[in-house]
Amino acid sequence: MAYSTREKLLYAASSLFRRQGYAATGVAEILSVAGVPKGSLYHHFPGGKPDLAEASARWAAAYIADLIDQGFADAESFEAGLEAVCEGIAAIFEARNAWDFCPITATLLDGPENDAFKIAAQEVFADWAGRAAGHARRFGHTDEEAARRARALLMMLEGAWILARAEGSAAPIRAVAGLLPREDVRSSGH
Amino acid sequence: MAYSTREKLLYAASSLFRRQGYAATGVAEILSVAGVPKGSLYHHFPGGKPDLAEASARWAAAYIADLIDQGFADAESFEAGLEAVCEGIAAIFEARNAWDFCPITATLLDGPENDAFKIAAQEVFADWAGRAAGHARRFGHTDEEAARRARALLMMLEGAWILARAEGSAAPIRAVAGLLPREDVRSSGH
Amino acid sequence: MAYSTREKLLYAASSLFRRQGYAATGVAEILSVAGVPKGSLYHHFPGGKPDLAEASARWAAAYIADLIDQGFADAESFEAGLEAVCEGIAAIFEARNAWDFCPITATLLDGPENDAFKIAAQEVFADWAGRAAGHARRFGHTDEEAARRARALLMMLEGAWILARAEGSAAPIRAVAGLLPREDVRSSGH
Amino acid sequence: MAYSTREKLLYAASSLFRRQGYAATGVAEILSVAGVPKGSLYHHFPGGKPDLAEASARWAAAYIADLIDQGFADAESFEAGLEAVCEGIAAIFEARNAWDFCPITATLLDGPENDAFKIAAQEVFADWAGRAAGHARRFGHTDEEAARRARALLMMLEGAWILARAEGSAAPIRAVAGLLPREDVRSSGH
DNA sequence: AATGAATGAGTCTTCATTCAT
DNA sequence: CATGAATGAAGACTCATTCAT
Repeated sequence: MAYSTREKLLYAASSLFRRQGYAATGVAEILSVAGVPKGSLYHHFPGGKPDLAEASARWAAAYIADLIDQGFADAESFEAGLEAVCEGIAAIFEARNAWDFCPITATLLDGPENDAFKIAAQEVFADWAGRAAGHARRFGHTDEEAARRARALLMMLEGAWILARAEGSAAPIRAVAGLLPREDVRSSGH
Repeated sequence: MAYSTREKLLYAASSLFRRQGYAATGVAEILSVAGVPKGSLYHHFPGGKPDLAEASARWAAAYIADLIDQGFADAESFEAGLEAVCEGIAAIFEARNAWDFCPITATLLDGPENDAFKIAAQEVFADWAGRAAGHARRFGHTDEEAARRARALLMMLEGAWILARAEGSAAPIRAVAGLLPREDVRSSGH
Repeated sequence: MAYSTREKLLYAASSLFRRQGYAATGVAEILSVAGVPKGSLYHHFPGGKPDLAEASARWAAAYIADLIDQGFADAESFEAGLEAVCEGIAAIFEARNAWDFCPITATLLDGPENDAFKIAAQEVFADWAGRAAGHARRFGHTDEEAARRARALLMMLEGAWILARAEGSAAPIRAVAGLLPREDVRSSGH
Repeated sequence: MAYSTREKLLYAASSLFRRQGYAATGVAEILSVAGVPKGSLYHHFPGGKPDLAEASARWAAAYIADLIDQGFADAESFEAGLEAVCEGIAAIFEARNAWDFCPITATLLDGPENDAFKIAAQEVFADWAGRAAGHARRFGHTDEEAARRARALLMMLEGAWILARAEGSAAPIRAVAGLLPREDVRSSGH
């Protein structure tokens, strides 16, 4: 299976940034892991390292977004969806032997104080929360409740990602669903 | 008021690391902010940058620990303590014009994959959670409940810190108490 | 005549190391003598100073090897060859105004206690001795005698190089042939 | 047994210089091996590193001088003395697990191009050769022969020291006596 | 579209020495 | 006599990027 130069770059950057953060990851290291020659980077990403970083973060973010949708898709309740999503993230966390940061934290927040990065980070977080809220509404929550639950999920998930890195274990991520407040859907009236 | 060379270094490092992360912060920058000549760093912190970083992280962590204790000290309930602690962290977050990381995230988790760093991070998180759990027990929670609530607080707080940085606002931190599950203390005996 | 960047580096390094030794010679000094910008060194010699040092030592060693072969090539006896070789080394010693070390001593033995350096030094010394022994056999010496005379030459030559540096004169090198034991070739058959 | 600060410094410097050379050995390293505080060095050796280096080289040179005298003292012939001296040097070479340079080569010749160093090196070499020549005369050699044999010994010994370091073995030093020319004392007439 | 040589400001750290105590 | 804090120039090396091919 042949990956394009662009994809090899994206994949290498994404995994390296997640593990070491933006600042600690050198362009040379990315190139070497990707097996791509020096000059190619600036052909595919004219903006250089920040350009590649933003692209790789959005690329990884889309992966998480799918994971959220799939987790809730087959769930019988919002709570069950929550557990499925956490399990999915815990699984990818464990798949690599490195205790990674969330790709947004590692790339966009760790990088230079850059408007493009800040905007991208906000867009991704809003996208994730928006999807979760959509699923909450689907399970009968009001708009307000849905937004609130999505916000709590995002917040606790990000915190769990930090603790998971600190503890070298996916356990904090698996614990997220159980630590979130349980708010029953008002069965009546809607 | 005369600060010692060591204190000047600790203060400058702590604030720079929190703002930019470990890797993006150069030793030269720390020295320049601290107003301390190059060679002095290695006199006081023979281990160099990592040595200074760990010391500065523990120094900042002790500050947060005090903040936790003080927040709960005057509170009339665990929930009220929760709010006070979040308000305290939100306030220091806003005091500077920079949207900082949690000092542990920025310094110990962003730094080199180092055993000393990993251990220090775990110790600090355990210390914070231990204090919160102690206060929860004081308000009548069982050991198990206390540990659970402390864990939820730590996790949500760390996530809020990430979101606060992303959004450039302390609002996520202030929202923590409200997003945490409310577990009433079982009135004595059963 | 245009020298390549790599050749300029090799030449400058070789002459500086010989004069000052490995440790006392800074990379910046080599760069400045070579007239080459800082980053180029690491492009051509990814291993940095040790990499350049080994290459420059082998480069200088090849020069000496030629000198040995040429000295013996036109000689009418092993003794005459000996004198020619010493004269050749004395001449290059005098050509520069600096009292140089043998390039192997200055670079490989003075450098960090490194396996690669140790191996390179042994290889070069073995190569030199091997050539001298080859010429000795050509002049009728048995294998054993040839090896012995080559060994004595190498040893005395290295010692002379040390004394020449100490005394600031090529005289010790010129004296080598005369101080070596004279072993006549047994006229054929016995 | 309590060594004075000065002796501790001399001993540590001597052994470190011999192993690593003058330039590669830092003052801090010497201080740490000697177990002596920072400022003490400049009390005992006001000239700093070069001052200490020269003193340590002369100190080590005196040790070798004794070794030469003792080697020849009990010998029954000049050749036997030669062997004893080489054996003595080979033994101290092997006593440490490091393949050392001759102290003069390592300290005085490897150091900065300094008049004091150059003079000291010449004095030490002259002293060693003078002692060997004295013993040669004692065994019946003429002044000229004695000087010549002493010179050959010094030269080959220095060369052997280089080869011993390169090969990581004292064998070259032990081989010296056997590789030197044998010149019989004219029994008749003088 | 792809390449690798070139660049010099930047990285962290060590250097030998001085000085006030 | 002894000490350890202070100093800034210098150490080797990496950085992200440009450019000619």
